Amino acid sequence: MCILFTTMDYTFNAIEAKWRQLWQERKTYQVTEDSSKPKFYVLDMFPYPSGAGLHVGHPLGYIASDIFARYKRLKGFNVLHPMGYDSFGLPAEQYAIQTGQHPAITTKENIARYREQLDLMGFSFDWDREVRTSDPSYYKWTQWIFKQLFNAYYDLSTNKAEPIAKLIAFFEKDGNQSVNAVCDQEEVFSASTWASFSAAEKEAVLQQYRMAYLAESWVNWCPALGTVLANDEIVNGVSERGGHPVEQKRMMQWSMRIKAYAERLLEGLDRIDWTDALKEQQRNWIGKSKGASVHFAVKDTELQIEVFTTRPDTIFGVSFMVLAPEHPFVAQICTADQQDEIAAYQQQAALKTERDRQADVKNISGAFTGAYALHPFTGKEIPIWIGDYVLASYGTGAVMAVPCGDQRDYDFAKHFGLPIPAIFADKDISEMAYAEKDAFIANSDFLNGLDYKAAMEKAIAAIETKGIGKGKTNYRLRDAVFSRQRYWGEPFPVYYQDGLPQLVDDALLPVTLPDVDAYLPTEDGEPPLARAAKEAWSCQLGERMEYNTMPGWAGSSWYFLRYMDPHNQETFADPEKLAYWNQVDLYIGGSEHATGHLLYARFWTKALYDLGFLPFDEPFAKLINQGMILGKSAIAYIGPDQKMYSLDMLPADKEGFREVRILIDLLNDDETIQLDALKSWQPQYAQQEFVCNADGKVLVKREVDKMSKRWYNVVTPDDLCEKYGADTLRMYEMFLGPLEQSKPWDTKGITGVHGFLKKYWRLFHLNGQFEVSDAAPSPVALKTLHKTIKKLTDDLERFSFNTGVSSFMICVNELTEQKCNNRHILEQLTILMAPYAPHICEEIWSQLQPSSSSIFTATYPAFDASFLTESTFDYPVSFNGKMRYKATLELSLSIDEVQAHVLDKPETQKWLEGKTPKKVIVVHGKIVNIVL
RNA sequence: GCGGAUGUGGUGAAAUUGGUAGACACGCCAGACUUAGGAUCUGGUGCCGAGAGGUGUGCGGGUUCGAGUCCCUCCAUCCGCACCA
Repeated sequence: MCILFTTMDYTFNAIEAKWRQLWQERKTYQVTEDSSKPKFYVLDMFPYPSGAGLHVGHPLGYIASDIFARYKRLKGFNVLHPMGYDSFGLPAEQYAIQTGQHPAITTKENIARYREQLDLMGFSFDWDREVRTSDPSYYKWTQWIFKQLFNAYYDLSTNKAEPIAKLIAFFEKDGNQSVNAVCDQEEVFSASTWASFSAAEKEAVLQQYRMAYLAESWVNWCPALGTVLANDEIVNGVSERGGHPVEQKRMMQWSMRIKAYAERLLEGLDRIDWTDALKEQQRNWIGKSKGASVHFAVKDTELQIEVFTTRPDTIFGVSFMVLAPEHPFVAQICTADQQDEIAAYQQQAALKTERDRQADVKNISGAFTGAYALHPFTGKEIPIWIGDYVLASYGTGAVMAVPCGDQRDYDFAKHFGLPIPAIFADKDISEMAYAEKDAFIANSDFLNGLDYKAAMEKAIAAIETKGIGKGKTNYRLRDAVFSRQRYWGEPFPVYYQDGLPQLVDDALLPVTLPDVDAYLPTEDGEPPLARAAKEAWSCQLGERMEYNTMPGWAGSSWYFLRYMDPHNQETFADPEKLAYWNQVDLYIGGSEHATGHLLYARFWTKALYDLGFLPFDEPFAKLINQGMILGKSAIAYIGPDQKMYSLDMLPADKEGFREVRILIDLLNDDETIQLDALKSWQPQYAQQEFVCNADGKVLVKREVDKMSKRWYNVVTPDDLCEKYGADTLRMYEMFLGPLEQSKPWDTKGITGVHGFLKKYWRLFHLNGQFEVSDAAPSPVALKTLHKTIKKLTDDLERFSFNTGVSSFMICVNELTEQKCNNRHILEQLTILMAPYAPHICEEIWSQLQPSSSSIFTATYPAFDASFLTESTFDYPVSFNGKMRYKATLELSLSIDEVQAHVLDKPETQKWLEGKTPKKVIVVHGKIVNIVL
């Protein structure tokens, strides 16, 4: 067969390959600082290069940001639009554990695959600025930032991070009495005491102040992975990766004092353009609550139990106390006869993860310590219990229980038969607690008759006067544990001398990741790096190097800064370049990072700002969350007889049937299974028997899931680029719906967008070859063009990419109808469309303007409203709000004239049915409504 | 339980400040050109109804000349957090 190519054909494969190469050769997207242009920084959340490659969901945000970056470039901005890889992480390490292959090799291969796929899509990244978090030239500066944080403390009088040297100077002069800083403990010492401290004692004190510090903390320890997991890495009580059990363990860990920034992280949200939903998520995560800390004396001891309460106004309603099972006082206060019960309960609680403990609301459990606290105002004895609904890591790990005002306390009291004193006037607490704040206080001595606000104030004042506590603001946010017992992460720039942590000198950075013989922890539970031979380290100082590595979020907390100056050997980024590129103007990425990456990056930015390394304290001025693209899984049914049933052959009672997911590539267009393909897909189906429907087919059910290899519902961009071209795929992904919305992927509709591009192509090839007219454009074509310019620009400015695509379709439909091949019109349209479909537009442009090197050097079309002016308007005429007919009237008519004309129309007479209108509403240029 | 989001044709969706509901596509139906093309073009397509017309944006109320849009109650789905004191 002979295939004839003419210039008529839209040969997208050839066109796209050609321009990919030319862009690369010409470095079309390379960008440098240029003070003559306004800058614009468009950032994507860089991907973790997993072995599975990209599916169609991944590029969604990248396409949107690429369109916006190209648009801004055409608008005359100097646009920074970089890409890189978040290349440290557990999957590569898990793979290494299984296969022995070095994670660096796996990572390199995965990156190559990602790059291939990204290149296919025609993104305008400046690849000369690529960063990889696992590259020593990058993590050198991650280590350097860690050093700055280690050498900093948070000063509450200046309300910022300050060099630790300043703190030491204070200590040497006055001790810590006049220091107002965020710290763990408040042991007061004088200058002379400080001077008398040993090096170890001094360091122990400083650790309580450092922004990056070493401290014992409760962690989720996963024995199988040999590592500590963050709360959000645990799902249903087992590790997210691997599904291993997790237990609570106290360990020496590096932490980041993010709590010091709680207030500023809240305040900063008011200055950035993020969605309210996302800001709300961060606010909830930070969890600011005002209340009081109160000390309860333990009877017959010197001990004072400190609690934090948001409801000091309910202090007379306290009828018992609950400590976390891990609370340090438990062992001391527990009476002899309760010891066995308490010990048993503690053991039981230790097996549960924090999440388990919080998730299980139904089962109320606890144990009595046998000890009593004394009520600070009434002196009454209050039994002290332990219960796993109280968490050691939140607040003080102890609560004063007010069962009448808190449902959890109420349930606990009911379950164990503890008293429930009523302290709210006229509120029924026989069935449940009364947690509203609109009741008047009763049975509460000096608080009687007061409302919530007055009682709060008076209670706090009384607590402070009595010296048993003070008003306090508490945050749910916890300091972030910063070490991992893993191999594939940044080594710390830390060694130990006399058991004390010391920083590695800048000249020796980076401390590179040493090779090890295996990627598992050592037999005695040391992290994998403990396996490294001394010579394997790039430097070897003190008694030993730090064996922990940094968590995944270390590298991603500052990568947007490195893009500004990725090759700098002297500093993490040149101050002038930081000042030029400044904040990220537009950041697009998934909302799953709301309380992780996006919070940590803000934290590091603020710390670096405080220490004078950055000219801004919020990294991302505007942020958009793209929705997730979901997959449509194919579900088949296996009966008790082990046969696979067609969906329409299932009995009403599906007893004994099980669902299996089938690779969606094995489906025909009519949602039936290609039976032979299924048999050769997986061995368990090789002999599969079927119960077919009347057409002899096996129909499947489609269900929407997350797009993932494990559901066999992945669609990759590669095949679609091959079949329809990248421009089609880019436009189709945008056409799918609003960027922020989650939506299921359905490849079927892609032909509509592909057909549109062909139709656009035909505008230039009406007579079998490229041909445009240089005549003056017609008014009707100008109207179509300027309508499109207006709509497109408005749509882009509000990130409505889907309606943008349909505007192009409308425009091309109209121009086709007008048989328009006017050069001016088509040139302007091509520039408009170039951000969405860069390859085809670049190709057309090269024919329109052969001397131009790229369409992206062109100027964005200017909108001229004069082409859209109309002299008449089709007024929709409504009766009682129902549109009945349209009246074409001159726009020059006044409201009264419009009313007169409309009332005069025979259609109006028909709908009036002889009645007189009660009222006529005329909105000029909009609508006429006649009220009967 | 708390917080957030969403609910519009067979499907994805549009309607930016309260002003013609369903743009633009997919799919489907008819037809043209043709006779193997998964091509292109034309027309139709919310639902009920022969039609006139009625009806219609999760349910039920309300405000308004006018409500997908604003307010209240409820329902459903999804996401996040989760005994946060």
